[in-house]
Amino acid sequence: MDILKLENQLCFPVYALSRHITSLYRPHLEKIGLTYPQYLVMMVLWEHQQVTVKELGQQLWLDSGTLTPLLKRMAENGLLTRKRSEKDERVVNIIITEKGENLKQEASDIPSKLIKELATDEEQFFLLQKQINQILSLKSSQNI
Amino acid sequence: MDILKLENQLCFPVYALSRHITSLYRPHLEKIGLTYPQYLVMMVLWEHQQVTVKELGQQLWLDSGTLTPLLKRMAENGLLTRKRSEKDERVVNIIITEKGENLKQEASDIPSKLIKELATDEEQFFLLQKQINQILSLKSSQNI
DNA sequence: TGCAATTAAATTGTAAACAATTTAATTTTA
DNA sequence: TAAAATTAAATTGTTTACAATTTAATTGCA
Repeated sequence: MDILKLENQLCFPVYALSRHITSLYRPHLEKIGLTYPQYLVMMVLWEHQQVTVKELGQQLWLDSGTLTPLLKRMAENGLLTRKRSEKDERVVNIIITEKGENLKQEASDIPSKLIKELATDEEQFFLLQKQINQILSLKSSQNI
Repeated sequence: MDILKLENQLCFPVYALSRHITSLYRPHLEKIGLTYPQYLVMMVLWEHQQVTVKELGQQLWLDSGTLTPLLKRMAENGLLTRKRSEKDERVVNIIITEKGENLKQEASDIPSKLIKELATDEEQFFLLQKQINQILSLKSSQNI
């Protein structure tokens, strides 16, 4: 078995599936004016209302180089405000706006649609999700 | 259960794992002057020596908007040549160079390193790979 | 206290991704 | 066969990613 052969690789399928999932999200998210990474930011904000850029980066595994311009675009679109902390001027707080809050209702039907589109067998997906989470937790425990 | 909550999502873990895998490849690929998408192109070329841009796109699920500039960079680095087909002037053939061929030896130890770095339990990964491939094949059969 | 080390964001520069459009060649079909 | 439709790449423009560096603020400790 030639381990270099594409189909034997373990990593290409993950990469391909990730892009495929993003492409399934795109038409739904387009309707509410979001990209997939922006949608991830909104999910954090729908849960917490206010987070720092650093906290956001930890949740999404993204650094300020990615987040700063992304959050600026979202602020321009009125979904959040960026405000430097008064306690610690290094920190920037990201606060959800009314408009951002209201978007949650519009997004509420997306996850179920996605699961349906990705496959007919939901069972398979929850198994896949569980496995990937195991791998990711294994990874994050290495970082401690 | 709030289906919108990040950790309940099925898609974020795939997205996060994909970027994590790419970051594991990066230091190894850097040594031989490749990015991850470029490495995927090389894997196709190591198997076939010559392919069209279209065939490459079908294998990697990428369009000419991504591939054209990527292949130009690889041609500049001397890994391949781009040559318009004489039979059909619309088609561009991508041909591996001597330098590109030689890179295969240097890349040969990467896959085994990756598997080791990603987890200690290889079994888990082959299971994951199998599942993702099932999902992807399901998807491609919908396209026919 | 005051300077070195650390930390949080921002900036800079490069390389994907991908939608939408354009260009040019080839096929189809009326 | 000539116009219409299709096809393959390339182009244009926007948005991620991310390494490396910079800036500014805070902490730690000599």
